[in-house]
This record gives sequence, structure tokens and C-alpha cells, in this order.
Amino acid sequence: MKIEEYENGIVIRDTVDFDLKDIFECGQCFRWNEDTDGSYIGVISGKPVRVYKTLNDIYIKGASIADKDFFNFYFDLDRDYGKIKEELKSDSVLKEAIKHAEGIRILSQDMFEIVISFIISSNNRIFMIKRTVENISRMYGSKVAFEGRDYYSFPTPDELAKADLNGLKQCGCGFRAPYVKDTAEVIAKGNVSLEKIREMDTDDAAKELMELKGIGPKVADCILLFSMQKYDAFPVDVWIKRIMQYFYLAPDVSLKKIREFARNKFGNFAGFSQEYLFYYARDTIKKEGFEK
DNA sequence: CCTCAGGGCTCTC
DNA sequence: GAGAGCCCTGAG
Repeated sequence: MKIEEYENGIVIRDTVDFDLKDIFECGQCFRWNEDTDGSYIGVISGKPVRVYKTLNDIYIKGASIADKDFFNFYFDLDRDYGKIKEELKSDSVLKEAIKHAEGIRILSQDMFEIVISFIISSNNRIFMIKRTVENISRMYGSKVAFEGRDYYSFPTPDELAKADLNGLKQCGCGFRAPYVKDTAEVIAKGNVSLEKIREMDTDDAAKELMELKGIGPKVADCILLFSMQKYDAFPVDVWIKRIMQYFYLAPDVSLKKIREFARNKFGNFAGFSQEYLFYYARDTIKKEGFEK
């Protein structure tokens, strides 16, 4: 996989294990939207881009060659997902799960945006989360034009710290509005440094994140996995809970036990296996309902 | 350890 | 139309 310039942006040539739908719809991100032609539009680090695939080339329209390293990091291009999948396929459940989403890659997203987005995710639906994050960007971020339309960057900690509770509620934060405000303020003031938390090992980093309002074990694990490169994190949400209880564990096992079991079983690949399982669970349980 | 409420909206009945 | 449930956390 190598990145080159083309007339409207940059292109990643000869990708492997790279599918836009698998990547953008496996539950790790909220600001990528599919367009009618199958391409995806996202606002990444303040810049709107349109991404589409022809054969095995990924075109990123709106990006410049100066963003090469950024997108290499963002799409985790240096990692051999084929090798990871090969290893995980020794587990029969994962073997089946991987078949449903061969092209998943774990994105390295902006830490602050992910912190706030996953605070909003608690007891919420993906459609609502996306809408709320979009509203927050519109209200508190900055306007950027692209393809003759206006897009909005996700606000910085300083921008979001200025928000008031009513504004956040208008965005659709609901009872999470005070958590969002409090966390944005603490980070804007520099009382908590996400960069420093990223330097810690997974367990210490999770503990630090849980000091912030609105962050419990599940949300902390999502932040670690989707923005801090902690690939041994294993977020346990309702879907993972259902699929783990169905295939591996008793139906009454606690969330904490599921997390411990998975991190033991999958080790440094726990995060990758979580993504395959999440996508599989959502697709399969919904359609076939293999558990009540 | 436990239970419970908590935006707002969608899906189910 | 009511009621459950949602990528869950904080308070009791």
C-alpha cells in the first residue's frame, strides 16, 4: 500500500483488507456518511474529504500529499490485518465473524472527538449519536466549505468548554450534557492530558479516563481502542455481551467477567476480535435472532 | 456488590 | 399509543 497524489487529492494504491463499509460501519466512528454513489464523506481533523474505492485503490478527494502520514496513521496502513485474521481464525466463532467483515481496520481517530462522542454513546442509538455529534460540530465547530457545501469541524476542547448546558441539550445530548461540558472543561484547562493518558499502559489509562464524568469501563475501552492505539482493550457493549454469552459463556456472566475472559483469550488482539464480533453480532442477531 | 433513573426517538406490540 | 430498549454511567 503506497500513497500518491492525484489531481483532486491522494490515493492509496493496492490496498488489502480494506473495505469502506466494514471500516466506517463497524461502530468505531460517527462522522462518516455514505453518499448515494457508495463513496463516504467525513470531516477528519477539521478537513472534509470524500473517500471512494476503485478495484483496490482508495481515493481521498480533498486531502493533500502533506496529509500522507496522517492518513497512513488514521487507516492503520502499516499493520498486516491478514496476519491478525489468520491467527484469530483458529477460533471457530471468530472465523465466522471475520467472514462477515474481511475489510475492517481500526481507525486512529482524534482523542478529544472520540472522548466526547463515546460519552454521548452511553445508553444511546448509533443514529442518535451521529446526529448529536453532527449538531455539536455545527453549533460549536468551524465551518469549512467542500464541493460547494458547508461542513463543520468537531470543536476543539476550548471551543466546546464554552458551550452551555442548554445548547448541548439542544444538540441532543440529553442527560449527558453535564458530562460533556464537565469533561470538555477539564481537558481545556489542561487538568487532564489525553496525550499523557495515551502514554500509559491500557489498565492505567482506563483508570485515568474513568475519572472523567460520563466515562465508565465500556466508554473508556472504546476511547483506548479507537483513538489511543490500545489494541488489547475490549469494549463490552450489549451486542458483544449477547454474542459472548451465546457462544462462550453462561448467560448471566457479568460485564466485567466478559471483559476479563476476552482479554485473556484474545490477548493483544482483543480489540481486533471485538470489532469482528461486534459487526457480526449486530448483523446476525438482528436478522436471525439466535438468542432471545 | 446491587438497583435504578435518565433525552429522545424508534421499533414492537 | 403505550412500552421497551438503546454501543451505559452515576448516584444511592
